[in-house]
Amino acid sequence: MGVIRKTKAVKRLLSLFEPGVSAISAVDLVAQLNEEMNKTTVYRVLDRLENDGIIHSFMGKEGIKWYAKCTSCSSKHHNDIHPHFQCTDCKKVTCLSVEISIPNVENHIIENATVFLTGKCGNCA
Amino acid sequence: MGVIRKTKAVKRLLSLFEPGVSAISAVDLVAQLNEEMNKTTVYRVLDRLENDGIIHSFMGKEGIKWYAKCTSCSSKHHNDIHPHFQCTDCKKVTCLSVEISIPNVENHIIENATVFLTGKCGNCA
DNA sequence: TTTTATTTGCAACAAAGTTGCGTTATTGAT
DNA sequence: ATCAATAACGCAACTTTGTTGCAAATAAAA
Repeated sequence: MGVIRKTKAVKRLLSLFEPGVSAISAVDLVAQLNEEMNKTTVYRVLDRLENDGIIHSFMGKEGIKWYAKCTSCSSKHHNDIHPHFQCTDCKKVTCLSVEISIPNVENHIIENATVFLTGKCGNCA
Repeated sequence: MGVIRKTKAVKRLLSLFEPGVSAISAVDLVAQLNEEMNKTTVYRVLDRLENDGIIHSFMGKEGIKWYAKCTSCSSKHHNDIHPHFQCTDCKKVTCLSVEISIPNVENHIIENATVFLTGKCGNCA
């Protein structure tokens, strides 16, 4: 952790995660940075940032990958088990800072949980 | 609901969901039925079965679609909000018959929840 | 049986993401 | 500061998952 090189591409990518709490899809990032860098670079930088615990990823409903900034993850542990929410109107995706209780299931060792919620956000409701 | 035509393809697809409680990925189904029917047909039959509430689908970690048999869904309502579980060893995916409590989030109307758990199943633990 | 509506196969396409490889930066040791 | 070693980047080609258009085959309705 902390071993990642802060290249121009890395800084640029990180700058896009600053303004809000919204998650951004990989597709979106590639499109947004289309004129600045190659899509391969975008995907590789995202990989590195995730491995280093700076951002985390999850799958959206339509099978595309979303990224958001981590609040308390290291390269060893992504302990950011919070739900993600997508508004069915404006399509915006956010991390919810809510505790979720992982059920105890007999005969299973649960190591990770992904919770994806959909509905209407404050703006669209 | 119940308006679906039980064609040969439909019957064949459904037969694959019979034996157990496991979910099957679309990719798997296409591969398994490769010699019997076209992949387009597989995808279209799955769509119809899902619209008719006979099976339900969800996205796996790697962005591929999984299907499983519904227990109590109609074409109007997929009220099968149960978690899905994937074993990180044997890769098998199952529906868990466990109630999950969807958290109440301020300023959000939550309409749907997808919970995907990973870990070790009974056989692999 | 004839007509009409659905389903299927095929080929081509599309979107998301990955890989190989040669080139360009960066780092770190001298 | 220089130079070798390492890591990052760009490009093109590829892979995987899934979709679309259209003509042929099936099944249902009249």
